[in-house]
Amino acid sequence: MPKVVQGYRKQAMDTIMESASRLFFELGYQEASMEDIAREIGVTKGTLYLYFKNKEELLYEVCKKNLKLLEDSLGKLTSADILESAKSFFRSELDLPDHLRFHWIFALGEINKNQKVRKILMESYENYVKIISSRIEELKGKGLISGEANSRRLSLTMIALHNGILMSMMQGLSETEASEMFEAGIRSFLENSDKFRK
Amino acid sequence: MPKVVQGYRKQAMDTIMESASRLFFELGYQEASMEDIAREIGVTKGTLYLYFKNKEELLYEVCKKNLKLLEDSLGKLTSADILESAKSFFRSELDLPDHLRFHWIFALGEINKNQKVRKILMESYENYVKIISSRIEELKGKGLISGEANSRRLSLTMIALHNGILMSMMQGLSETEASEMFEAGIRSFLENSDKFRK
Amino acid sequence: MPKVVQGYRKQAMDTIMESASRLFFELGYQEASMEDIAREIGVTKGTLYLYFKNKEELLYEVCKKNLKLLEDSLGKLTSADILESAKSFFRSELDLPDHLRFHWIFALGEINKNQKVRKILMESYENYVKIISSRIEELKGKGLISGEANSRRLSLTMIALHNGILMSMMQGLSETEASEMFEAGIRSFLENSDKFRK
Amino acid sequence: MPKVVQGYRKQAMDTIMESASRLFFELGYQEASMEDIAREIGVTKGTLYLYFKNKEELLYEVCKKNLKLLEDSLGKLTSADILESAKSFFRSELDLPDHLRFHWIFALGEINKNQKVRKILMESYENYVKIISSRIEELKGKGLISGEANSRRLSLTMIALHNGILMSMMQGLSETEASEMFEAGIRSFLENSDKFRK
DNA sequence: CATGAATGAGACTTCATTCAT
DNA sequence: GATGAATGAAGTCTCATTCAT
Repeated sequence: MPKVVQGYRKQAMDTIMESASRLFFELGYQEASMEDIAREIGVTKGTLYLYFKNKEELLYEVCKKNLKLLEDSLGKLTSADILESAKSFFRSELDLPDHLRFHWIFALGEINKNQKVRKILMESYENYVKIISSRIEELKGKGLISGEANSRRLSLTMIALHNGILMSMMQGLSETEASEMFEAGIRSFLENSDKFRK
Repeated sequence: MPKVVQGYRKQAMDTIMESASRLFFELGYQEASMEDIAREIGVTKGTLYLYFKNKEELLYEVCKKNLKLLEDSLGKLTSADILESAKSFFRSELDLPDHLRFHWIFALGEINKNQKVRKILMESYENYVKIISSRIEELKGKGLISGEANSRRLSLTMIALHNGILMSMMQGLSETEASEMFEAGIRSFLENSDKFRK
Repeated sequence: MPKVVQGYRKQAMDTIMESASRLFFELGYQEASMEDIAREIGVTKGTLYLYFKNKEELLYEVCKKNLKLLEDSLGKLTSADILESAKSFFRSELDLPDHLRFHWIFALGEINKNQKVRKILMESYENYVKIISSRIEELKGKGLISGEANSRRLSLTMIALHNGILMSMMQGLSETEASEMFEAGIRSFLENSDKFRK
Repeated sequence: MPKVVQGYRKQAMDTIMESASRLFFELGYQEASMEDIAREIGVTKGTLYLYFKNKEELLYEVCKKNLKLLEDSLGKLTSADILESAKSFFRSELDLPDHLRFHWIFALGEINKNQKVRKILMESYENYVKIISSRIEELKGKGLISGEANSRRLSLTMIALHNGILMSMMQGLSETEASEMFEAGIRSFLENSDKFRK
């Protein structure tokens, strides 16, 4: 790694987190050793400790980064046509490498074991719900969705469907089938939005 | 533990698996040590090896048992009133301890790391789909569901919603809210069943 | 195993020692577990402790028995024709199973670790030397061997050759080649017996 | 231990192998624990694994090194006066510490249990035979040994005698008596070399 | 900055031995 | 006499972490 590059430290941390994220997902947090991660980047274990206090912090930063990525992605949703918007969101997810696409599910496996991860995952979740809810509120404002619908409830359910389909993909469900299921599901929710009240 | 009891060995294995299942879920497979498991039961590490060849086999047997439990539970579904049936299934899940209720999600976290677990999870998944599909087929026969619906596709989506809601519960979603979301979701799928074709 | 047989205990011990001897040789003393030995005979570990205080005593008894066997075999040597006698002794060794034929070499590997085994091996060795020496003395008396020969020295050297050839056999030397080497060696010793003085 | 020394790694491995060799011989391979070996050198267990993949590889490398040492030693034999040469070889062996002098016998105890050790021991053995045979062939060329002698057969027998005497030394035979026996034995073989044909 | 050497705690696993039945 | 259950000590090995260079 070069030395005098401005922002070099940031770059180094990103490189490390990228490797770590993949290996954590592929091997599991415990099973992926600091050595594994270092080897992938071409440095020695000791180096990792120049950038992250310990393995747990590395995990935390990886989760934070990946959850933020998802949030940014959601932030780009428009309310113009929510179905189209959802479909395009899902399509963009399909382009992600596995460790990013399935990061939420991975993180969920860690929340029982790690308070900090639990906290950040909960906060992110809350943010996702808010973002989607506000889009739905806009639709209600435009009269495109039944006023009876509880936007939070609807968001929660959409997210649940989304996550459940991701789980199925981890078990081998094809991308096309997944897309179609997601579309059909979301559409059915929208057309029955009045069922989702509190 | 008593000694020459008939079926004693089976009982001992069950006791171990029960503890293991819980600790695997709570701490993670790697993080839960054989010592932890043994201590919970009140025996020493060595004893576990009288009943299971090694830790991996213990994991496998736990998965097998828990996935079978879910399958049995699904097997009791009737097609008389599928919505009611689904609700009652979900209610019964709420009575389960966390490690059983969320076992599928736990198992999913292990499939990248363990071929045998992957295999049995896939097979179970396939069985779940078949069971639900056949109930839906019966409904189609009775004309209660649109003939256009692809029963497999519909099952997959219901399962996805179910799993997604479980994920949300792991993050703190309340039981009542979860139940209502599940009911609303399933109902919307059924009323829009024609959207689920292949 | 039957219960009321007279001398039953002795028989049982022999059965155990036979298995133990073989497994000790094939797997090594440490590597052969009490379980292995028990399984071979078709009993459980616990049973072995009815007949031998512990594993170390079992080893000791096995050594004692096998070394005694060798001594008995040597005792049958006649001085009529010492070369023929030696050849026939060697031939009879070839009929033994490996764990008996090579027992001395095996035992030697244990003497660093076990005082009791060391002691009995040394005593046996001394006996072997005495037996052979006395045969040689008889020959000297008959004038068939140079009076200058030191019978003890000659015995020691013959034994060394014998053991060295056994070592070679453990490494794959064929039985016929071994026999021929043994014969040629002994003959050359006898014809140069005057070289072996003290 | 110093750090960035050139060839430091090689030195460290040698230190470890030296300790391991001695303890393997004194206590037996199984009975000598990695902890024992580490303690002797003044490091911790973990350190050993920086240099050797596992205990079995450590054993293998020790055997390889020691057998090579013997081969080098044999390589220095000259044919000028084979008896003198043999005596000087034996004398040099007497200076070795036990674990090196008796290494062959130790290794033999492991061949039943370890394929890799078996292989390298067999190969070394073959090399020893070749080296000695070629010296004998030179003697035959010079007419110092009967042309009828089979040089391989003669070598095998000399080696056997040598090893047998070493075995006796392990049981307490004195160095001087051993030397004299070796000399007398070899001399008798040479003077009766025509007895060793194939 | 980076490394390579070392550590030490802790994990899994084996096995001789004991003992109630 | 025999067993099956249990123990606990000990052994191999891994790995996060530290630190001198």
